Amino acid sequence: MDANIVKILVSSPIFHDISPSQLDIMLECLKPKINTFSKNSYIAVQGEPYTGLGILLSGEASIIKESASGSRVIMTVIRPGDLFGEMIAFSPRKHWPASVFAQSTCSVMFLPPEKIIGECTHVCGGYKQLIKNMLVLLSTKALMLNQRVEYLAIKGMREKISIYLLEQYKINQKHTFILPLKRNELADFLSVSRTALSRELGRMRDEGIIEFYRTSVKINNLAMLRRGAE
Amino acid sequence: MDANIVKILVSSPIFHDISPSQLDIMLECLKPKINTFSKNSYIAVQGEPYTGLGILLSGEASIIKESASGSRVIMTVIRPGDLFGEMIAFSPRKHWPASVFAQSTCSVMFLPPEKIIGECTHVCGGYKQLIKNMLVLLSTKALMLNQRVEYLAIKGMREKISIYLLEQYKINQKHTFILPLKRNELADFLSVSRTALSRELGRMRDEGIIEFYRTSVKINNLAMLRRGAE
DNA sequence: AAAAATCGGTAGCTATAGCTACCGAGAGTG
DNA sequence: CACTCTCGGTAGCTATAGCTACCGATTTTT
Repeated sequence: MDANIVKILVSSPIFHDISPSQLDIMLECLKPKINTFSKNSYIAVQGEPYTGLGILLSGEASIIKESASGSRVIMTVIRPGDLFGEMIAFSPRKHWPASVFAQSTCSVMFLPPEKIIGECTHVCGGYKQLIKNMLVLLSTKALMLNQRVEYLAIKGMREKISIYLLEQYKINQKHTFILPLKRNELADFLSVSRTALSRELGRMRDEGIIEFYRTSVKINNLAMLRRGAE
Repeated sequence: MDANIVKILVSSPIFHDISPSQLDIMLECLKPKINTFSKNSYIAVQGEPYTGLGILLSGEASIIKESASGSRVIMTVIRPGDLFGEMIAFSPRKHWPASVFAQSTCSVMFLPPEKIIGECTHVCGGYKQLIKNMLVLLSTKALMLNQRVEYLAIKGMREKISIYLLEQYKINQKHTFILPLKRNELADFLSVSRTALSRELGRMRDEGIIEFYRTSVKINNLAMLRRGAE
């Protein structure tokens, strides 16, 4: 196995805490397929049969949700070492719920999911770790989605902003900090329109709760911010 | 172990394809605790320490997400044999991300998660199946949450209703069917107010798209319903 | 069977947030 | 140095959906 590929794989969460030597043995068992996809081609097509747990080895790809009416929405961009299709691997569903599109030339390793819970329980030392990684990975994914639901379920704009800022304040432990998201991205994350977001931020500034310039924010009145979050 | 409990457990997805005799051996290893909860009490409280992977043995409970402002979103309703807390079991987080509420008197079995990837790999025959079941369960959970995020991200009321009804239509394969949720629950699920939901349903009826009475719905104009979903 | 609670539809009012449009400030490119 | 592009704030208009209130129909409780 190519040393470069091994390097990518050991850095991937799915092979976390598995040594390169163990990995070599495991790859013998797993018999992964490595495919190359040219720029602007589909790595996976929404609705078509599932082709296995994907690990991006090189290139850049995006996960795209295509609606019935044909509109395409980019969900995420994935980079070398990232996984895709991990949610479907062990589910009864056997078709892609979204498309994966190569933004540049990509090489991808596909693992047949049934091999992960395969025969080599007793042989491969890394087996148990792989299972554990998969469980942690799926748990983390589910929890992230759960947090997203939490934010989306919040009704008011003021409330969303307040809770978001309080969370950032908690992380930074300072009254002045830099947001990790640009306005556009923040609007997407909170699922509101950018203009309405800017407007509400402006109001909060007028009320003396916060000050801001671009992505930097200063909390002037923590009590009022807390009240805004209810 | 009570024969009735064993009956519930073998029907539970976590012990799927595990024979009662294997189950008996495994329960020796797992050392589960069984607790009883009275109607309208909390089985688990959001934010409090994690008490283990739960299996509902009897009664009916709902998993609810409570936001800071006190608004409650129903995630799912669980019945005997169903699990809860499976997301946290393998994650670093050690507190409940949501509450579990007993709608009627419930008895619940709690499994210590560390036991699942435990020591008894070589002893218990059902071990491998249990892991596989956990992976299937978590995948399914993640997919469900994903779907929920997709619903919440939808802006328009008409769009939400249309997509929901089309999904129900797809499940039932009939133009007339019974919704699995009451108005209140449906409003919660779609994260809209009940009155606005009723109003929009009324409009759709006036436009000849659907007919309905309580939880029963008849689709009169599938093409228009599809158009409403964009 | 009466009383209480739940369920669901309707209406009017209003706050909210989405949309379009515009404009200025930086950043990157030729 | 123009130029183009992205980023972000502002304003006006309007559609949308939330809220309160009410009422009749069901279901559950006593």
